[in-house]
Amino acid sequence: MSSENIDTRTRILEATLKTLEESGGRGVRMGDIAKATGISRQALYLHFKSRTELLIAATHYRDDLLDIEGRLAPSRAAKTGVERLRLYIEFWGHFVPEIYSVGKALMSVEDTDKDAAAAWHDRMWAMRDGCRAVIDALHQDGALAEPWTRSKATEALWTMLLVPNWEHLTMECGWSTNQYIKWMTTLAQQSFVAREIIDSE
Amino acid sequence: MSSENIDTRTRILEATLKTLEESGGRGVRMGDIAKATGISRQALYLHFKSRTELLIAATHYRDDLLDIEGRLAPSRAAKTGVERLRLYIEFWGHFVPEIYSVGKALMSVEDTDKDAAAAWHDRMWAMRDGCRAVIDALHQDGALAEPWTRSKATEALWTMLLVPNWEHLTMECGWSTNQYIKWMTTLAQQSFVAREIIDSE
DNA sequence: GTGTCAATTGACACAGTGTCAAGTGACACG
DNA sequence: CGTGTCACTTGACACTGTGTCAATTGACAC
Repeated sequence: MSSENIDTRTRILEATLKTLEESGGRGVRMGDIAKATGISRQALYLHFKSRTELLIAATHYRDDLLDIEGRLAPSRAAKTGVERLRLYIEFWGHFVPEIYSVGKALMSVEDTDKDAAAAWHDRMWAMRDGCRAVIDALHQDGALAEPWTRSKATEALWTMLLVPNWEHLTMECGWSTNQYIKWMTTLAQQSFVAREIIDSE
Repeated sequence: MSSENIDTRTRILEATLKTLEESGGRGVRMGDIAKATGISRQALYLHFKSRTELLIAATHYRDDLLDIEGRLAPSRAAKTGVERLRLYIEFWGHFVPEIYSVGKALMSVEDTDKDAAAAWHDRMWAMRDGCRAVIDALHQDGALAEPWTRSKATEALWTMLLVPNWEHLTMECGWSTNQYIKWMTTLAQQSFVAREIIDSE
């Protein structure tokens, strides 16, 4: 682990992200990444034991660059549950486009690769934690709409925010990030916030 | 195209569906299908020019067995837009589980195979037509909620009903078909039906 | 000048798809 | 009875992409 070593590793990760972004996370081979890094395909295996491990490392690398904690701060500091919901969806709406390509690459080997499935699953459960916190905040305010239990509401919000929904609305339907955020926010408020509370805002 | 020929073709399609269902649409190889049919792998290529073509044929074969038109009749016969919305989601909620495995297999080669992508895309656009008809019916009744245009509402409903949402709620969260249908219906009504109309039902 | 270490080259195993050629076995038709 | 046809079989092989291995290079360090 000399500094040379770390440097090449970083260059690989940078090249991986760049290549994935250029291709929308589709059809990127080890040879492509090697070429983009400017090293031989085999050298990739000196740093990462498999394609999946490289993809996972690239995901973590990207996370580190993105200051997730800092971006989550506003929603965590929200004074009401409704505010927290709004800010969380706003965070998510800006976050997804930045992790989409790497995520897509990971998702598309999910079926054949246990490690990739587990890594993606982890991320999705972290997102679920955010959803749970939002729902808990609503519940604390007495603002969780009627038939919902906290766990069912968490699952429902979690589902609404799934990446394929974002993918479909933006890629297939051409919605902007702001349209996405606006609709998801409205939808979530209508679903999860008691009507008295919405009316009184 | 003798009757012998058709018979084997049918046996292949049956075996394909069975195999896909058993594996949830994941990791099914040509060899597996051949074995399940009781013929050699190469014989598959006498009937279908590629794996993708077989998957597509299996999708159509399944469609023919499922009487889609008959099942859609109730929603098409609905007297009001709200009724049509409800019945369409009910149709869809029962339909998805029956096409899920084949659909999954098709979706998972979508990224690498143009034909598979096109075939899946077609199905999704057929479903979109259903969504558009629902939204049009609401609009006709003057029941489409305020900020929505017909095309944006169609896209939104279309997205809500996407297969990955069903997959996530049932497979990951353990929801039943009825829970799925109930929630989707409520969600869609809250989103797309003007509040006066909901209140007056 | 010797050792170390990252990286290179080239060969190869493996899985899965798809192709090809030669052969088999049943059935039909003259 | 013999001949042709047709579905299917067997076995070999090309191709792509991942992952492994062994031998080699070239730089820097002591």
